[in-house]
Amino acid sequence: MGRKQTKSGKIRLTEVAKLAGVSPITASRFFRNPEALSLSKRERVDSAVKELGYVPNLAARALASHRTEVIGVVIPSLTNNVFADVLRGIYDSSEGSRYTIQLANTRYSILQEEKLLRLFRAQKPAGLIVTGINQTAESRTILESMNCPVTQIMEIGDSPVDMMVGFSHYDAASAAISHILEQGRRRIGFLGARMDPRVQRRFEGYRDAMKAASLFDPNLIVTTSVPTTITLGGTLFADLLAQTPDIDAVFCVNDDLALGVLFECQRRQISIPGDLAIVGFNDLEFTAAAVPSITSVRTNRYEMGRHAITMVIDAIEGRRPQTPVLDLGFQLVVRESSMRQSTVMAGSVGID
Amino acid sequence: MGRKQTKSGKIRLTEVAKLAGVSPITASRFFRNPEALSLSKRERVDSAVKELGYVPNLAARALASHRTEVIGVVIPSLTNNVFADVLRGIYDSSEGSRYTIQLANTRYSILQEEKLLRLFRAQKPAGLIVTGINQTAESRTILESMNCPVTQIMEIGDSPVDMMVGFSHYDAASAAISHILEQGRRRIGFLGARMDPRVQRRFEGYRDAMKAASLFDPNLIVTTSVPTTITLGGTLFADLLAQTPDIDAVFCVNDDLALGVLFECQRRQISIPGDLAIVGFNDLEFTAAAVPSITSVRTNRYEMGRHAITMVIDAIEGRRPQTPVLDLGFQLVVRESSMRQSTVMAGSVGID
DNA sequence: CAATCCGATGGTAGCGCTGTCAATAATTGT
DNA sequence: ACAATTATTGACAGCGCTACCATCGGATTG
Repeated sequence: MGRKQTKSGKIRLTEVAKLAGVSPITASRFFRNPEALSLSKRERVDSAVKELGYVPNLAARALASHRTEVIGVVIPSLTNNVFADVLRGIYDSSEGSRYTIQLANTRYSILQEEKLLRLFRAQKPAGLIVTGINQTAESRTILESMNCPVTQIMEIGDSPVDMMVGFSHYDAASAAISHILEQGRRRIGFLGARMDPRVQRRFEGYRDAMKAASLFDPNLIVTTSVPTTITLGGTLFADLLAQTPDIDAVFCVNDDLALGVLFECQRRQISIPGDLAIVGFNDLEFTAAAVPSITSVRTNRYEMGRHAITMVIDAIEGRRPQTPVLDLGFQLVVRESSMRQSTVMAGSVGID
Repeated sequence: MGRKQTKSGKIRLTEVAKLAGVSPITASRFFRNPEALSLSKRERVDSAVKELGYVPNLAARALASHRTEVIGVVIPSLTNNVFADVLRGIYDSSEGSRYTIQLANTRYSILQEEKLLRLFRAQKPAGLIVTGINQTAESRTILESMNCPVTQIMEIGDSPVDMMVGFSHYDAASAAISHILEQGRRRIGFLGARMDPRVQRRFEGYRDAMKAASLFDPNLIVTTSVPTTITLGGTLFADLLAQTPDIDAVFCVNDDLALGVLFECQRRQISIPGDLAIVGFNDLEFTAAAVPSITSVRTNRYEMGRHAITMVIDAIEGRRPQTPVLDLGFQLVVRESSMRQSTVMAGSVGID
């Protein structure tokens, strides 16, 4: 296969058709709609393609057909592990399909997002995956006018542009807080960084859960718009401790912050969970490995990517999902860092 | 800008040319080679483009010109932080250029890589970035026949396909071992997972450094082909400890393993660096935040991405680099986890 | 001042494929 | 058995752009 290609480098559909003894258009149909061909022609074209090592010219195809086989994916970050997992799901499930993923990074800027969507519109993608539900009005207009399937990922909400796959950050945070409250903690701090829309909603979940328990106190909250790092977790925790020394738990909007808090506690000889419960968010790998292991909220990121791309491809090909909004939920994974004080055996915490 | 576009959606170069009062080909030149136009025409076309909100049809351009503005990037993993950083560099530096990044994931399989390169060849990319120097013979042939700039990243070696940006994993590992030896350690274990070619070269650096010191001992080595996780670091370390209880240091081929070792030591009450020195690789963020902080080898991943894409774009546009191989080096970042026993003040290690 | 050159511009002819619709062959119903 | 229908197939035109070469002033030269 592919032998003759290197020889001349000029295998067009016409050549394939000639070898197969059919018209070019029939050969073309072999790729786009093979069922429309009779079995004999299909086989003839198939072997001609293989024999010549024919590779379609995508540019010509796009020009003639007025569509591309590109699916755009707009995410806010390339380095955030959360999106890496989603992307892996997207790429894994797009392989084997005819579609190509075109990645674009907004760096958490909705203006940048708008710009990228404008670029995508120019390319007439076959489908689009965008992160979140907080687009600018203009972005939304672009998305709606794009005339291709669009899936919003990472969260769910009313009024999807088209389809959605995600979960409720609000509920997830609420669940985490409920759990902490159940463990008998009362002064639950909130640590937040890079307060993007999804983190905002986690905050709201925290806030309402605390208010419902009549335990809300602004002094329990420390946030920053700075991007998350592990080190920052330690810093923010130090601030929180200075501001409100009597905290007995911390809810971190992500696991990196939580790990930073854990390390800071080790430095300060604060026993976890004896003195303080820690709960993170996302359930990254290290939460299970840490000593003590860290309670976190598992979000189904890989599956989110898989579903998102599958929904888009299905929609492109006319198979629209029954329900446009898919809630993948979350799971609270309870680990040592948030166990009830009495539950923890002496010796299971810290280096001890 | 872009007003009329939404109205009819049919702004072609011809329309722009008409409005500007020039021929279509002149308008075309405005994009590809603006210097060739007289100032007056250039301005006329420019304002016509803006007025009409003209957006070039990339498919038509590619079909007519026999080239694309796609730069392919082939990496082995999407979730590995190392590549996330490289990618960020690539994307950051490609923005603002006319080129589009096309990402492909080999999942550490050189056969998959070969397949992907074949796909890329069909697309006639403007340039290509591939990971490492261990391509199959067929892949190499494809790369060489591709007739576009190619940059190999992550490591350097003799006989680049075209250009290279990276560093010597062998030297980096050697430097790490030298450092550990200088700290007075003698029984230095080696922990390796996902033994990809670059990890292999780190192993060789370790092996030769140990042999040079007459300290090489196969019992010091534990490796697996399983992908790296933090948890795995703990497991491998447990194996190593069972196999060779008298180790006084561990060199881990990456930081995740190192963190896993650290956690495992916390569990087993092994004091770091008192009982054991730990050295990781890559200098991920958590190495500095951990307690104790973990010595690691910093690799300039973001810069690698930036340089790689810049070199490719420059080469596409005829500005070939003076030297095709760029060594970005590495820096050993010494932290608490590998300090000489006597150097460490009591109390600076572990939770204590 | 003719011969030459050069920079700026335009005309022509596709790039390789597919949409549309017509034409033909195979199948069915009554 | 013959019209009506349905599966297959093909002819034609053109998607929007650029490569290639021709053209045409005007500047340069001897």
